[in-house]
Amino acid sequence: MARSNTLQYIILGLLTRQPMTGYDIKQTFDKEKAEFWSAPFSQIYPELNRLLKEQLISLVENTDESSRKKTYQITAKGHDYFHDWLCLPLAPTTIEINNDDFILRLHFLGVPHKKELNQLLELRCRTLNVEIAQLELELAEVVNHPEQFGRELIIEKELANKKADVKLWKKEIKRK
Amino acid sequence: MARSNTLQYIILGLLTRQPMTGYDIKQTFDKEKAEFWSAPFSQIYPELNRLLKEQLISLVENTDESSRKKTYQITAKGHDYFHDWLCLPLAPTTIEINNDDFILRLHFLGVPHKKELNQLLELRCRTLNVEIAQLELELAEVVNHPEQFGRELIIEKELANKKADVKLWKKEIKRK
DNA sequence: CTGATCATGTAAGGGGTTACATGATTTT
DNA sequence: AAAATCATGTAACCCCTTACATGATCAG
Repeated sequence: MARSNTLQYIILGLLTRQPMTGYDIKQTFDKEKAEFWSAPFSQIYPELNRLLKEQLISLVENTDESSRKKTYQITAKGHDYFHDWLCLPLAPTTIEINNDDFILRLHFLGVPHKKELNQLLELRCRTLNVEIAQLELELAEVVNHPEQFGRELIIEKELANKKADVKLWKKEIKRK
Repeated sequence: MARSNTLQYIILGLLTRQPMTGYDIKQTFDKEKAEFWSAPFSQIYPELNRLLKEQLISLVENTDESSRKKTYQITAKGHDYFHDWLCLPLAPTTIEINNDDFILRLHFLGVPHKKELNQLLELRCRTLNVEIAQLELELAEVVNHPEQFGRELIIEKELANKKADVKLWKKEIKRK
């Protein structure tokens, strides 16, 4: 995964949908995990406290006084911060986007963002095509080098995956 | 990448082929990178010194006294250690192997290990089929939940990739 | 009343990244 | 002579994982 505290964006992204507790967030991770990410409590709770201090989220005043539950909601500042990050790859200067950054954003670009979604998919296709061309060259170099047979299989796998991705995203772009 | 010092295995794997310096190792990473991994000098050099202390590698006596170059070779102990790790997933108790562990081993299982290679590919196919079945279930759950549209696309991508992998590995297994 | 689940954290340690530091050798 | 490349490291920092710690609530 990318190296710039992705957890904060995931948390903010979840909180754009509804207020949640740290426990809720962890459960969402466990339920929808596998394909993307996960995080233990020991990462989630400190991150929530940090986001609170940064005023990107705030505590929901609890009607139930007795409960120790801490329900968080995203602030206006948090909304802006999240949206800026989400649409960052769509800036005119961006020429490539890696798989992790792509997947992370894809997760939050749903139906209401069809235009941005298509832009993101097109950007990803451009990156993939560059990578495919590069891998074809590497494959040509490696063929008939039996000592690099394992690497050859990996390159073939990467090629198959990236080609499948391009096909899928092109299909999705065409869909109205 | 997996969490148990993969760098050591990559270094040992490279040294099974020929003695190398830390600088050579870094160059190999940069040249053959992209598909797999990379590591900066600040990780490579300390790791080489650790492996040396563990006697998994040793310094090649340099004929050229003036050079500060340190060329390393793998020891018998290092060979055993590497081979044990390489074939670990093929132990009868193993029921699954994740993509990172798989790719890492695939890289070092070349032509001389056709039998182990096929075992590894079959193991990976079993894991992939389990994951595919799981993703089909998740996809069925998510379809018609427009608020999870991004996640639906991710699941479709994962499915396409895993299916392409199974197809590729099955083809490779059949090859004599 | 006992165990499962809810609920929130701290501490220690590993591994990876970026920046910093130094000097020799080779190429232009 | 300057620039690029060869060559080996240390230090600080961040992220992530595992283990530990605590207590409330709910179901059987």
